[in-house]
Amino acid sequence: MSDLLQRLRDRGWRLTAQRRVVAEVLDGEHVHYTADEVHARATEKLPEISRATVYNTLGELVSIGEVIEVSTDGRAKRYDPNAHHSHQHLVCSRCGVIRDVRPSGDPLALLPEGERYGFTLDEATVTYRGLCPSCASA
Amino acid sequence: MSDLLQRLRDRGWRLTAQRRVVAEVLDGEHVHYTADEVHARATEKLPEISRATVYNTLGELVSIGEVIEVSTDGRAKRYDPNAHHSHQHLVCSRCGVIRDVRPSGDPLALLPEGERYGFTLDEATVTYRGLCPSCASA
DNA sequence: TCCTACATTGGACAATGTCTAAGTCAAGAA
DNA sequence: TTCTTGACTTAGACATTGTCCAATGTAGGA
Repeated sequence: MSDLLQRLRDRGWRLTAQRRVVAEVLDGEHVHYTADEVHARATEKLPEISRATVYNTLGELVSIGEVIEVSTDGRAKRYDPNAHHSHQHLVCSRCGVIRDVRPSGDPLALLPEGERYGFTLDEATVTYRGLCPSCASA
Repeated sequence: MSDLLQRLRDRGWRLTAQRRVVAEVLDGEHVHYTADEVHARATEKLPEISRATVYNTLGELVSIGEVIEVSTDGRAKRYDPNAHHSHQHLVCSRCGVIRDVRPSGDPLALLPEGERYGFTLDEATVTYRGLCPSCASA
């Protein structure tokens, strides 16, 4: 995580207490919080942090490529700090838990030339859905 | 489209003017309107139709599998009447135009057993992103 | 230590979606 | 055809998520 803070410093970011806290909340594996969840967790460490700052900071982290925005359900966007390893998402249809997964091969390759409508392709995002072990056995 | 109306009748739906109009708006290829776009178009044919009815009808069409809900941008959900042919979506990153596309092969097959975390997989939805011909040349 | 440009704050506002109570009507019954 | 009734529609309040702004605060260089 100090890696992230160092990268932010290198970009000329001012390291405020608020930004540190948001960065700390987003540390870990398989982390996919909504903005309000980030705000709730940040508030535990820094009670006076505002919603606007959380949104601002998340937006900035996304725009510099340190965090990925994920929307798996058409509800609130989620923020995924695992931005430096290409991956896709596996979502439980019942409880909503999200796992980062790595497909074998490039999903882009599955789209035939005749199905590209003249587009210049950049990326393919895949959402796998199913039941997680807990939900499947319940 | 009378096919759809017939299927709805077979399910015991009351065929109101409002439901007919929503069904008509959703007729066609590569149609992906937001709820408010459906409402705007429906209003042209039936000025007194309410927003709540459009939301209700869209929700019902989705729940019986006649329409698919698509969220490609984390903003408003879009409604896709092409529910009887499995397909994925190709989206222009600049103008947002959406095309229905059919990948070769099953995207599910790309997820190795070791990356499934014990989930029972149901489906994979793929969003391809790039620039459409108009945006690429502008 | 002092400046100042950048960051934060609270609250208003916007976009999208959900819910409810009251009125309306499609379609089967007579 | 007319009646009846339960399903449908409506307007608007409310909820959730996200954006914007003017006033205030502060990190970090001079």
